[in-house]
Formats: sequence, structure tokens, C-alpha cells
Amino acid sequence: MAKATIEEVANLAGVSPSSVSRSLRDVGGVSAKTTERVRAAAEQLGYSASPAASRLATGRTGTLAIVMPNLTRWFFAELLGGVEQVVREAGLDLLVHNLGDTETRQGYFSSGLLRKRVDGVLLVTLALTEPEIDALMALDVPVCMVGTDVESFSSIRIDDVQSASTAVRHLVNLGHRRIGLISGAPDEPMHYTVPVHRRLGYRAALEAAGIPADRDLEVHGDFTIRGGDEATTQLLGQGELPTAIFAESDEMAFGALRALRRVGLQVPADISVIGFDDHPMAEYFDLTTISQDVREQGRQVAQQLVAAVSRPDGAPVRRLHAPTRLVVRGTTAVLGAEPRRAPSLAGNRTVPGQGAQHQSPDKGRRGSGPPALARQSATDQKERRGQRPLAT
Amino acid sequence: MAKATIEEVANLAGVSPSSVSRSLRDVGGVSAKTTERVRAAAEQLGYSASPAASRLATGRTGTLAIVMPNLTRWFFAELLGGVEQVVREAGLDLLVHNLGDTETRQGYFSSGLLRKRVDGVLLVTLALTEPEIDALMALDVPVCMVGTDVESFSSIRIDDVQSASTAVRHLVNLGHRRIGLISGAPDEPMHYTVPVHRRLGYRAALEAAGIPADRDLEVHGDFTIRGGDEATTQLLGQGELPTAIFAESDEMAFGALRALRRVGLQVPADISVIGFDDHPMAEYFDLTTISQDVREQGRQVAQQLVAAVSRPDGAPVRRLHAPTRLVVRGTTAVLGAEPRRAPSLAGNRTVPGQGAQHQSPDKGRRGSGPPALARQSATDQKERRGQRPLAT
DNA sequence: GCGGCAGGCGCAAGCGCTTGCGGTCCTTTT
DNA sequence: AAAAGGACCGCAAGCGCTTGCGCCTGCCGC
Repeated sequence: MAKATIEEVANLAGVSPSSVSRSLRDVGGVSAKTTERVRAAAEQLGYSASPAASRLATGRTGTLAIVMPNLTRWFFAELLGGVEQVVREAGLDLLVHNLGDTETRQGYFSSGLLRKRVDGVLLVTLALTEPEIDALMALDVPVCMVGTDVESFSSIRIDDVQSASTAVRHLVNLGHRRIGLISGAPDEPMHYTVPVHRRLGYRAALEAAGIPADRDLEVHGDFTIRGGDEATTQLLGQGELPTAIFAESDEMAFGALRALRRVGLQVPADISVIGFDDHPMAEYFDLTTISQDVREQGRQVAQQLVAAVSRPDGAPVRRLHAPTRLVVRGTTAVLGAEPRRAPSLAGNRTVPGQGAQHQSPDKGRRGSGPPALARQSATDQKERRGQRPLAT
Repeated sequence: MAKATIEEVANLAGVSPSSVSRSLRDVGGVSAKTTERVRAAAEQLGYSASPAASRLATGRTGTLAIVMPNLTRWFFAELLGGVEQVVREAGLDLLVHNLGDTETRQGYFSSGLLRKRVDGVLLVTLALTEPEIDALMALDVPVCMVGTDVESFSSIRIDDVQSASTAVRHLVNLGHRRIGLISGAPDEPMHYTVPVHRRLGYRAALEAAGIPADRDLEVHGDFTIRGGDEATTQLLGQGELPTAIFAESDEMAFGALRALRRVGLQVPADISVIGFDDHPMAEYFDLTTISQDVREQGRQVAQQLVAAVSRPDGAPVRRLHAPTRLVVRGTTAVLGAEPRRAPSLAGNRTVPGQGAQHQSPDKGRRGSGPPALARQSATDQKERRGQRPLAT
């Protein structure tokens, strides 16, 4: 029953294969009556068209590929979830390619692995080299990106620079002036742009606040818990302590919390910590952070790609920015505030709702510097109040 | 250059398309010299065969599908990582299908979504109903499963019953007799077997130790942090407190730790907690747990499936058990031991290496009850010593 | 030196679908 | 009422590859 061919359906319905084909895909040209008969026959035979054959005949593969540098880290898994949903609902297949290690990536785009195989490609967090861009364009299918962008392709990503600035500005507004940075991968095996941008945002915020840069305050954490831990230890080992730390990812912030706790520093009484991403565990740690809706980004970029592949003329390139918001929780506090009760990082209270939150000012506001900062200040305060968790 | 056809290659090489086809896939029947010429021509044209065409001609799709109930939870993402690697290295494509909600699952297997589309299917953690099994068999392709098993298909999974028993036995051996259980999904939307089995293991271990069952000690946690938190609160709210808790997943154990800390109970001085899975965060929380190598399970099952699809005669059904091991960390202690220093759940020390660990006795040792228990006891002690973390 | 054998190679027939083109037949339009 | 126009439908030619089957060499054995 699974192997019925279009001809059998045609015979059963008493029509030609052409009509079967046409009715089943409801392109026009078939009367309602015939369509109905065909439908019934197909149903009866459990018929579904062979993808291989129709691909060959139409030249369209009905398949999209998503290419990611990692599958297991939260960000990527979450994104994949959003993408998969949209793609499935569009009736397309999704191929997953993981460029885990540098060797796999090496030559991946020029190898014909994607050629004639997909109608569209989704690139995640991959900053492309020139030859890679060329190879992709040679594929002659729509390409969308998330997390990074290049001129030629549609993309969606957060504004890492602005968002990182928002995070640091939050600390500045709390009175901090000695702010450490824990950044991601120092050597960029995958050409990540994220650490670069978030660092730029950090420096920009400091500069805007008139705080001189101090390179000793910038350490590397490798985007992992352990890395954040070690980076923090390094930060604590040198001269004057920072009063606040901005970690470029929540995972590294977790590591920082652990390191701080180990040496007996209390958060946020002695030192404030802010992360980035709003990892599911961040709420657990009551970590102040920059939140982004990763799944939604996945959905959006997938929709964009789906739309692009289904329109014969090339779709217009659209480079979107996804919003971020500052989520103030319990790991940041006003500098020098009297210590509250004994610090406890892990859930001595819960954050019930979302509280008042804030769309980061990352669209169409470039270069409006000082006023933005002032406004930001006010916003932070409001959020903080709105966010104040209830005791459970 | 990307759209070269086999005929063009043939012309350039001065041979027939047949010879091109044969040389490029090195089936025999072509002289070395010709093969060489063809290779060169193909190279020059950047030729790669159209998958659609060869699929149609051969009837093989070169594609595998992995069907999972979730993509974003750590376990599934990790598994997918292992599977993807093997499948890619085998030169096959991987389709990912997420049966996130019950509606999506409803009728998924009977809908022709997989029909004529894949050479093999990988089912993750899905307990199948009879009609679903039938629909899968009707696909007439190899099917492998991980996390659950049925008679007809190859599979790999841990022995949830034995492993849960090991966890609880560990607590028993530490002197605990009042042991709470936080179990997974009570209503089984996806027909999970995991919570059922782990609970069976829990009960079996208690029974083996002569401890009477107490249904009040069994609460539901939904496999989430929050669920574990709430379940623990529930557990604490009723009569005599347990002295130890077995959570069926690490996430729920994290929630339990939070709940305990909130009410001021110290772990492990006042109460011991053991989890299950060895989630990456478990080390961070210094959580004693049952460890399984999820990625490796993914690799193995993928290898099995790859082997099955590439052999024309049906591959033999093999139902494997993956090993688990008890990893003793800092959240479990001897009942009534004098309190150690002030408890601190979040990383006041690190666990540097793996320490001495233990293959759970889940292969070929069924029914060897008491001796196993005795041995287990000894082993536990040794592990505990070997595992003792160093201060950093 | 001749029959036979086998390795190399090309022919052509598909694989199962889609689609341009034309043929019917039934409505409209004039 | 005749002609023009549609609406429907089938024919057949592909889509680009694989593969069974013959043919043609060259080479071996007797």
C-alpha cells in the first residue's frame, strides 16, 4: 500500500496520470468532480508521490538545510527548535548540518554537499569568509543567516553591540565604574563575531560614561561555565577588584558566580554580575541578564527562508534586528548599598512574572548617544522596581 | 559550474554516461585509466550527481530521519549531536522531525511524511502504540530506537530500572530509609516509559532493602527545574521529612536543591539528593547522580542504523543496553553524619576529574539480588573516596 | 594459430513524476 | 445559429541518473 504509483491511482480513478498529478497538487485545470475521484483513489491506495521523482521532474528539492557550528549548546538547540517547527509546517524537509570542528568546516561550503540538494540554506552564527560567500552564492539558492550578517543575504540577529552596551550601562547606572569583562572565544576558530561585538559594546558604554578603559579588566572565558570561573579567578587575582562583572554569556556568568562564592565574595553586595542571553538557568540563579528570544528568531528566519524559496524571483534581502531586553534580577545592585541579608545565589526567591521590561533601543537610533543613555538610566530604575521579586 | 550533468562529463572525458556513473561510484567495470579521465573531467566541471535523479534510479534515498519528542532539552540535543556526526560521516542526509506536541504526533506515523522519503528511521524516547508500530513496519525500512525498545526493532537504551535502583541503593547504603521520589511526567502525553521504569527501580531498591513503600513519598516533578522545586515543596509539606531524595532527572534535582535551600535545609547534612543523567550542570551543583553517555548512545544507534540501511538483507535486530555509572559528588552523605561546614550548593569546590567510577551492573546480572547489593555497597564507598573533590 | 573468455564499454530502457501542447467538448458571444 | 472561447483532459517528452545486456576488443590456452 505504500508503494502505489501515480499510474495505479490514475487507473483506479479512470483518468490519466497527468490529471492525478494536477489534482493532487491542486494546480488548476481539473474539474472538481475529477479531483474528488482522484482524491478518493489516492486515499484508498495510500498513495503519496515519490519525492525523488517529483524533485527530478520539477527541479525543486523541497528541502532546506540548516548549518550550525554546534548542536548541543542551548542557544543552537533552541534556535533549531524554532526553525524546525516553521519548516515542517511549511511542508518542507530540514537537513541539519553540524560544522562542529574546524576540519569539518574546512571546505564544507565548496564541497558539493549542499549542491542540488536543497532549495535554501540557513546559516547560524557563522561569519563567512569571502570564498565561502562565493561558494554559497554559486549554489544559486536563497541563503539566510541568523546571528551574523553579510551584505548579500537576508538575516536576523540581535544588535550585540547595543545590547552589550545596555548591560554595561545598567552597571554604570548603578554606580559601578570598575567593571570587568568576561568575553568569549579569544581565538576565533569559527570566526565568531559575537564576542567581538559584545566587547565593543562594553567598551563603548564605558567610554560613553567617561570611564577609562583598563585592559586588565578584560579576560577570556571561552563561553563555558568553567571558562567563566577561571576568568573570574584571574580577574580577582590582579590588583584592585572590580565592583561589577559583565559576562558575555550566561554560562560564563554562572562560572563567575561560582568563583566569587568560592572566595567568599557576596553577590550583589560585594560585586554585581550581569550575563547575556537569558539562559533557562538564569532565572534559577536570579541572574540579571540581557534576554533575547532565540526560538522566535529561529521562527522568523525560517519564515523568511520559506518565503524566499517559494517565490521564483529572488526574494529581497532583508536584514532584521531582533529585540533584546534587560532583565534585572538579583545579581546586580547599587554600588556600596548596605548589604542585604546573607547572599544566596541559588533561588532563595523566585522571579514570578516577567516584570516591566524593555525593548533595547537597537533600531534606528544609532548615534543618538547621550540622550539614549539618560533615558536608559530612568528605564533601568523602573525595571528594577517592577522586577523586584516577591518572597515565596 | 554547479549544474553540470553527467552527459557533459561524459563528453569531456570522451566516454559514455554509463562509464562516468560507474567510475564515480567505483563499482567495478571500468579500467583505471578511464576512471582517471572521468575523475579529472568531473573535477574540472565541478560535477556532482543529482541526488534526486540517482534516488529515482536506485530507489534509495540516502536519507535517514530522526524523530524526537523534543529538541531543546539537553538530552535530546546531545543525542542529536552524536547521531548527526555518524550520519554525516556515512555520507547520508539527516532529516529531523520534532513531535513537540501531542497533536503533531497524532497521526504522524500514519501520515506519509516518511514514506518513500527515507531509508531508515531513528526513534528517540518514543514508546509506540500498536498502530504506530504497524505504520512503521509498513514503511519497510530499518527502524532503530533509543531510550525505549520494542520487540521488532533494534535499539539502545540504558537500563532505567537497574540504574534507578543503583541510585536508591546508594542512598540506602548511606543509611537512609526514608527516601523521597521525584518522578517525571505523571500523565504520559508521549507515552514515556522512562518515568515508569525509574520509579520501578526506586521501588525495587526499597523493597530489596526491606523498606516499606510509602506512596506519600512519591511526588511528580514534570522533568523540569520548577517541577522539581514544587515537588520538593510538596514533599516537605507533609508529615515526617525524608532524609534523602531521588530525582528522576538532574533538572528536577536542581529544583529540589533550590527548594531545600529556600526552607533552610542543608544538603547533604540535613538531606541527601541524588539525580539522574549527569547533566552538564550537575558537576556545577556538585550533584551526585547516575551518569550516562548520551552522545555515545547517539553514535551507536546511528551506526547501527547506517549499517542496517546499507545491507540489502534485513539487518538482525539487536537490542543493546548502554552502561550507566553512579557518580558520587557532594549532595549525598551518610545519614546523621555530623554536619560538615556550612552547606553551599553552588560550587564551593570543584570536581576536577572523573574519579573512580563504576559500570552499573545492568548486563547479564539480572536476579543476582543480594550479592549485587553487597558489592554495590563496597563500590559506593570506594567511589566516594575516589571522588572526594579537592579544594581549589 | 584459433576458439574462447573476460574485462571494458556503450546502448537503451527505465525510475515516477511534471508539464507544454494540442485535442475534445461544452459554453458563451455576435 | 455559427464561430469563438474556455474548461478539461491526455499524450508524450522529458528530468538526470543507474544498470542489465550485449558487443568488441585483446589475451590466454591448447
